[in-house]
Amino acid sequence: MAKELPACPVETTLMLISDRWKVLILRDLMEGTRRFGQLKKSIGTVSQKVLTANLREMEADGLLSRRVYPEVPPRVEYTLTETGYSLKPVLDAMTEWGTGYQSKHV
Amino acid sequence: MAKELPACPVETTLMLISDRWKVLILRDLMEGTRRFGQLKKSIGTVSQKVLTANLREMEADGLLSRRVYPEVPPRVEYTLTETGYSLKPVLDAMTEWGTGYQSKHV
DNA sequence: CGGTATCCCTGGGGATACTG
DNA sequence: CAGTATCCCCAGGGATACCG
Repeated sequence: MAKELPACPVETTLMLISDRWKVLILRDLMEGTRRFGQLKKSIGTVSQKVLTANLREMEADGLLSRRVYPEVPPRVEYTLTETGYSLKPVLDAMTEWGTGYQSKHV
Repeated sequence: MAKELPACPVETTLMLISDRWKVLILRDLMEGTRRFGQLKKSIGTVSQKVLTANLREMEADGLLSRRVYPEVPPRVEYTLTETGYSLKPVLDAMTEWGTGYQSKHV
């Protein structure tokens, strides 16, 4: 890691996944390996530049791995590392809470 | 709610707690009622304006309640609603994951 | 003490064009 | 297809001053 980790674990988690698209990337990759184009399409409104930037940071933080296939046209796949996948409880909790909130706020 | 909720529950949760300081506000209020000044001090670097803005949004979203005591000097206390407190599993998951990540990244 | 009211500024993010 | 490379923008956030 480049930056110092905060003492508070919540802040640590926050600093690693609080960028605009990271949680949605995690949501998608929890399902399994995805190609760049798949992620871009699934996330919706993100630009290529920013999606790439977020992915690179997550790779640097050890949350996912990037695999380039030497083909033409190129194929790049992203897969969660164990560390990344271990965020599943966080995502699950968000899913459950979000579902409940939706049901109360038609 | 003013805005439309996204179909994806994760996005719903995200849109409600992804502002810069909201998760830290939740972290503090999980411990119990807090005064404005206590929150400001505990969170650290946030400015008054932004802290107020975040708190007002969370109030509008039904995550916390604001109680003003008609005293001089004024006292304002913030308390989680049931809905807000029901985010505890999310915070707990973040705490646990952050702790683990810290231990691996000295 | 817990706010508004202003002004200012940064950088995360978007749009477009180009490339291996 | 999956990127860089540029340029641009604005909204979230900071600093300061003042108020009830």
